Amino acid sequence: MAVHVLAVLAYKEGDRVTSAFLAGSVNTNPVIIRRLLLSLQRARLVDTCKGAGLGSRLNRSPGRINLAEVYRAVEEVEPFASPSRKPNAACPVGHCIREELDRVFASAEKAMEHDLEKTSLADVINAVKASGACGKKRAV
Amino acid sequence: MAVHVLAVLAYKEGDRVTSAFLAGSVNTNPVIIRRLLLSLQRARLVDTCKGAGLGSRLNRSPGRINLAEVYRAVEEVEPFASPSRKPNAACPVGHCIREELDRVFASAEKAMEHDLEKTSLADVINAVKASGACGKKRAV
DNA sequence: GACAAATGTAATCACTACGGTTACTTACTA
DNA sequence: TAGTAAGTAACCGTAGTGATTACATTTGTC
Repeated sequence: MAVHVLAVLAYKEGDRVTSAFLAGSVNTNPVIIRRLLLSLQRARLVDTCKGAGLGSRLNRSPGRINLAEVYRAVEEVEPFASPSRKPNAACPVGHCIREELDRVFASAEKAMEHDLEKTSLADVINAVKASGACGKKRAV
Repeated sequence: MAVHVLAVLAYKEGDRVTSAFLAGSVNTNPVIIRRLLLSLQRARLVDTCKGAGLGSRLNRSPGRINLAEVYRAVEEVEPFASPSRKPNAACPVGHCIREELDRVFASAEKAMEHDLEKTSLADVINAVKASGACGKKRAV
């Protein structure tokens, strides 16, 4: 959803866009979009202003925003879930497996982010435009 | 949790272990373990038998089981969530961004799995044993 | 064959996360 | 000053998941 919002902002090339408009494209509620924009603001990816005729726009060119940044801006929970209860400390395996798995999972997440870094917002926009142009579905 | 269970089985080196014992190490309920074991059975990672004195054991040596296999055996939902509602098809961005993101996310997940492949269950066991031996906490 | 042990499985509950919705406040432009 | 748009709080519904209980089923041992 975050990528979708940023893609629309990129598509509008610097024009300010309201949360209501973005909500229309994502097909959700403006409040959802505003909550999402707060995270993107914290990451300095977008610039948002209150007031009549205003709204949000990208803070950088789409070519200088990659999807790993978007992921880090939005995703605050770890992709690998650990059980809520602590393992049995009396078990030789249980009492120290957590820290080892944390290491392995951090590495895996980093590998994933490194792959996401290869794709910029501009790449996404280009793919979208190409897909629209090659006639899979005729854009309005 | 799946890795924890498999690590205990590896630690027991071929002996059959009951779901009750595994639940004790993970600090959860035997039923949770049994449901997890069903997934691991489907992936041919463990071999489980009903009956007095039986239980589960690894189907392969720990060195021949990597964490990517465990991940695929257990995780059936995509790590990247897509919004429940379809995007607005009338929007030039919305009507085709999904398929492009599916491509990017599939690549990122693959990169993550590729990193997980580098770690085997034997690696986890060795780290656990080393951590226990170096005296951070004295095992029982 | 009877009994005990262990898994398979269904039903239910609680907790959490997240999107959705409404309503109200705050800030900015015209 | 009026209108527009974001900020934000409160609440609801849904989905996922671990936890728990209960029961059927299978298997090994005496």
